Amino acid sequence: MVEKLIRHIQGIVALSSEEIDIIKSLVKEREVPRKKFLHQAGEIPYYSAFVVEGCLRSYTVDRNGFEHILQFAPENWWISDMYSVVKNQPSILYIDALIDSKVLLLSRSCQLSLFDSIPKLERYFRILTENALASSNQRTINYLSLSAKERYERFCEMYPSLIHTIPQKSVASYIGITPEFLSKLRAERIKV
Amino acid sequence: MVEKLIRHIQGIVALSSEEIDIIKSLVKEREVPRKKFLHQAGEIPYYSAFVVEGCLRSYTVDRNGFEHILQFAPENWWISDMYSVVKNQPSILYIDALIDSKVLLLSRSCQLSLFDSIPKLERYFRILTENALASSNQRTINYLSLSAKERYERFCEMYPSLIHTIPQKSVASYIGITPEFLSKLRAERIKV
DNA sequence: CGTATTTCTTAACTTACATTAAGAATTAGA
DNA sequence: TCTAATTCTTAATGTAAGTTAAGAAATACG
Repeated sequence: MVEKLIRHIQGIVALSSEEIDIIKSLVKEREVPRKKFLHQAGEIPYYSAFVVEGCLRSYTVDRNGFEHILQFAPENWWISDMYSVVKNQPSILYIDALIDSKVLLLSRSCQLSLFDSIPKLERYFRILTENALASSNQRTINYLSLSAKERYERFCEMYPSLIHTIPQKSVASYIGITPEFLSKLRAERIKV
Repeated sequence: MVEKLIRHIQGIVALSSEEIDIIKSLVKEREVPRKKFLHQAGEIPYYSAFVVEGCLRSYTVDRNGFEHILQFAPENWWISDMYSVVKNQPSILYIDALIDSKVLLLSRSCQLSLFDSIPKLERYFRILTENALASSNQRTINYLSLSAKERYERFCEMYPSLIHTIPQKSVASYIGITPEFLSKLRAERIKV
């Protein structure tokens, strides 16, 4: 399992075998069955999770009980509550598994000590965070400038594999519309 | 001018005087008068800018000619087009000055070489990028779960100083509504 | 395999926000 | 200081997307 993470890191920075051993010793394996939580709102999140197998998601629940999905994390993605980790505040995010999944957990304190012992890992995470920020900015721009229909089309282009993996209502929750309205958009699309 | 940047960096990581000299040698001073561009859509952006004085913003223009503001950068903030820098693609963002401003420019290639010569700077930017991602995620959640009125109230809480510095229409553009509707919300608010 | 649960669709009705337009207030800068 | 340009407000009208509800389809799982 850890090999998958090591390969992912090596795709960005080279590691010696001693460094690989250090990483292996600090990371914990964990299974997350479908619908089980890795993390719940209100807790202070200590971990980032690397998805080895399956797919997780992070989301909030608003005062009316509606879920709003912030992130999907398929294989080879990291997922965490960056806001809580950075501000050291209780989380408003839930993280759970959409399908039976396996993850590797890295606590924030281990991560910070890794940055000291293996500076290349600070580079690895710096690059990942830059990419995540670029994507997040793009999502904000889409929100500000596109209609619901256009956001759906972008989603289909960007995550073609997810379309067939996750329920429609999760797509709706990610692009910020109701499942009923998404259903309507899809019906129109087929008609034309 | 550069002293302001050095102080900002030292607020996060300690620097030796040799390191300070290296940074000083790589950074370029530049004035950006009100309404002048630092960067335009279509160009490949080579620089990140640190705002020493004034206030810049980044924004897109949609096909109907409407502006959508991605970021405000008051004093002591960095601004860049992370998407283009990371993906190395032509930008869809414009960056200009809201008021007469002074900035320090750091090219991506200088930044990357600084990461090798002064690893502490990789930490500095890793931390800034984590913070920016946390804020961006929060903004996405606000978008998904709050009404226009609530988003305006959050904006007032988060950027109290900007409210009096920038035009209303820029606030509207940032929170994703028309200036007319913001005007209406404000009128209702005063009434109650 | 069959039942319960979840998800998806359709349709009538509602609402939050956009559009258009025109005048008032503010600000820029010659 | 004066005029032009920009920004802000108000109000009538339009529409994209939400709400409610009820049945159909798909999926989970005992």
